[in-house]
Amino acid sequence: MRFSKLLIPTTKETPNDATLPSHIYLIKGGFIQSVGGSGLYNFLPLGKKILDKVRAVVKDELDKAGCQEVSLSFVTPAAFWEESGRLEKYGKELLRFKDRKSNDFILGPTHEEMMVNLVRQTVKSYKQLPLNLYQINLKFRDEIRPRFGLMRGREFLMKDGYSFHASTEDMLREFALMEETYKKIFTRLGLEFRVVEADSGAIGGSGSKEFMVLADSGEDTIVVCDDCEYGANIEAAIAQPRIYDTHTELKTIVKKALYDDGKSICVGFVLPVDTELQDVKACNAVDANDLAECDTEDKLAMVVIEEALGAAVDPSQFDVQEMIYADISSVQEGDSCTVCGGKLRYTKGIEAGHIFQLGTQYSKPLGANFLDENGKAQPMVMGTYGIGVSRLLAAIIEQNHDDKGCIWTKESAPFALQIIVSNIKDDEQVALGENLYEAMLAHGMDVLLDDRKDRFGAKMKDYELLGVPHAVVIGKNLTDGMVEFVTRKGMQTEEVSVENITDFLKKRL
RNA sequence: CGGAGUGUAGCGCAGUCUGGUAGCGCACCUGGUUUGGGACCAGGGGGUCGAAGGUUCGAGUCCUUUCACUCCGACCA
Repeated sequence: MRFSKLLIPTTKETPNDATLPSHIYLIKGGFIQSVGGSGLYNFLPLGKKILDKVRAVVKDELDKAGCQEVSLSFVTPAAFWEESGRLEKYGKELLRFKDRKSNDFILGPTHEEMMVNLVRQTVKSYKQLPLNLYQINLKFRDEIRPRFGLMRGREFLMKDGYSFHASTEDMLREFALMEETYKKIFTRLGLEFRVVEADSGAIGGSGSKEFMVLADSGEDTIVVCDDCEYGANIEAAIAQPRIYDTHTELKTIVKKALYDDGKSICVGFVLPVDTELQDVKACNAVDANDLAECDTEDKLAMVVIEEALGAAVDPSQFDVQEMIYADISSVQEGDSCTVCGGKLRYTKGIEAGHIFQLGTQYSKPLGANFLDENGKAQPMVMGTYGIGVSRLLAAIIEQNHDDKGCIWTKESAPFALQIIVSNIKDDEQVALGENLYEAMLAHGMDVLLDDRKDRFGAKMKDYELLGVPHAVVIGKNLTDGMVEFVTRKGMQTEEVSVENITDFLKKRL
């Protein structure tokens, strides 16, 4: 492509609301454009191209693993969500609206219901299982506070996959296959990531793992072990219990646990003073939908004691109907790993993928049954697998940038090579640029030729901002028969003679 | 939803206190000069000042209402 023909509106100025490198550079580089509404973005040609490349990697690996792509209707009849019980539970992130006939619809934030519906209509026998269907489509979540550009938009591109099995064993096999497949995807995209144990959240289910792209700007705190592979989201992390005795100072944190139909109870969480209450663990311990601050001095209906305290706490001191022990405190840095005993530490990650063992949580209420070998109806056992595709663009930049701009990884780069003609008035430079451009195109390389009338400085700034992995600068040294080969990462340059440059490029790229 | 703030040209902002012809930088258009680190000169186009109502001879500016967005805290790929 020729730069002069492309819509790449790069800017010198930084948008004032952008704080993350990915947000700043994606806007400045003209990859995306804010739509003005919060959390909504247009993808401009370059951004769309990268999105397609990332999407292609995801699709390629999934298809190789035997998954099948479908495309579900974006607008979803609310009836499906009533059936699964999530219409109530999902909350305000779910965008609801009516059509002209006053029928209720939602914009899908995730598509378990739709996919189960698709399958229950078409799959009746164990002979048709297992099945792994996915789509790479727009999702909409009416986020309370969208921010960070593509990182947390309201509309976003997500790959969501769903697998259906005749047995739990087979689902676990597929779950492991998807973990391996996801590793291949993230590796191909050039990302440094960690697979961690996670809480299942609103999607539900038993086991779940998150794929965390490691970056300081990540919104999630993850606990990792330096000595082994153990990693977990702080929400789900476990450590070897600390030792406490009866002298341990305790604190009680009171929260209101919220349940379906607006029910709530006041719960006291008892833990050592030097530890933190982990809200998600606490929420799970009392099987609640959510925890809120207790506004009144309600009587405690329940007490949950950190299980590590064990005999160190005297249960008779609490005057309540119900008392349980559970792991409710946050793992702290320096705690010991349950796998190998090594020291645990915190790091930050961007959640880019999440895989769940769903079981029959959706197939049962939605009646997705199959007939087994004995002709008996059974609910299908399900897994669900997500990748935030548009978020990956942001994650790639969070992990690969410098103070000048983006540095795209090989598989995500908008172009493999950028040819920069530094003085467009110099006929010799222009001629070489054109020749090289044609030669590389003929060689099947995706090349960007910067043939604009701008000066050298402006072109280099744009090159650095756009972050194409390599460039050839045709400039002053052409009088000595030399051009420069530039590697964006580190901005290293190598002098190459004009005679050799074509072969050089073929070899290096 | 709680707290803080901002709405003026495509983007970034000044002007609001103290009412009196709507401005600056970037970007854009025309002509010329320039070409190794976001050039320069000259000329030019572009605005219901977020919206509605009010006060006033006169409102971007004062008053009332409203909407939107941003930032800090609780949800999520």
